[in-house]
Amino acid sequence: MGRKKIDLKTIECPKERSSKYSKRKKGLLKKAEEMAVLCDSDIILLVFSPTSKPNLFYPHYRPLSRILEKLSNMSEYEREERRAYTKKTLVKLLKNKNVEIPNENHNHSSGRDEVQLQEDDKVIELGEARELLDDNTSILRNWQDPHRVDDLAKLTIMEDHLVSILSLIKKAQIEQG
Amino acid sequence: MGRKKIDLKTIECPKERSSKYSKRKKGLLKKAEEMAVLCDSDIILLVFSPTSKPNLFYPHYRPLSRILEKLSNMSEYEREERRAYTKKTLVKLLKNKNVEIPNENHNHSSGRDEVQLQEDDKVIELGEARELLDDNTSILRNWQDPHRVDDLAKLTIMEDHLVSILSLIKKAQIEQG
DNA sequence: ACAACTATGTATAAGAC
DNA sequence: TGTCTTATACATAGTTG
Repeated sequence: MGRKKIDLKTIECPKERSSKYSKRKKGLLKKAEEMAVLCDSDIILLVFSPTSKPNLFYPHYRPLSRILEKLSNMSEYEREERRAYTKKTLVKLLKNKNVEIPNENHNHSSGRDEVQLQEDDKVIELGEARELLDDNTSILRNWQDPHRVDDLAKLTIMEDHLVSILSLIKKAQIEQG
Repeated sequence: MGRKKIDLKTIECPKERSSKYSKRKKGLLKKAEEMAVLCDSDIILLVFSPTSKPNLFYPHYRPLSRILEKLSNMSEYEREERRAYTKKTLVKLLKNKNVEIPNENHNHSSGRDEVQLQEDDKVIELGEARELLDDNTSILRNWQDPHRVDDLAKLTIMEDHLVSILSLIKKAQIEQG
């Protein structure tokens, strides 16, 4: 696509190379966005050039959290484990201090989610924290919309989540070589 | 690019949509590979349609493991240290005080953040902690505006997050075949 | 580096198999 | 879905500012 056909090999001249990089990066992103719209598909595009900083692209109207949700939904076992972990974390948090967990913008009709969680002497109402702690889905949402994070409890759990994922990665990397 | 110009909106007919999806997926991958070669850049491309399995693409001669390696090797030590410090700070904050952390809106007004936390022989200033929290919550923003990244700590956390995302992707790929 | 321009190579829409 | 064809829309190489 241009005045001339070019060979498919690395452009030697660094100046020219990074110029082409910008142009093509832009083009690639456009294509990706077109495809996301036309075909109703999720796309994550990560690009690094040797000279410029990394860029992660994804369509705005398709939050990264939603894409990750899909990915993390794949293993039922993982989800169960995750849920157990977040509940445990919640219990710990509330035991140590009177941390308030606001229920965000969501209407909680008090008939629903009356489930209670008992551990030691503390009773925790799950309904309160459900939106926040139910599974990693909501945690990922918080990463995506950081402005919604308005207290320490959330941040702590997010951090824990990050840490726990990292340990999984290390394991996976060892297994995979 | 075709007989007709088409509107940039989701194709209604599911059959046609998935047909276009295949075509464009192929085209997008080709572009990505071209760019990887021409511009000597690393690219990771994750695509899924609602109907088909997720596909993770990356050039063969640039193995994902190498890209991950690049990311993890770059600042392994700083990442570990950073993570430990952040977590420790958060935990201490929760344990010792029931303090509200002002979030997002940085009002550096009066004698800001007089609260201090004692741990071992170290004094942790709340202001410092808040910076950490802000760092955490701006991860995704930073990926979109890499020029904003002005210190190693931020980059470190960004990397953690990226690596965790990639891990999920990798895992999904394996599970789905 | 980014924007604009033009000529030309490419991707792809529509259609048939 | 995959592949082929053809006509057309689009992306981009080369270049200048």
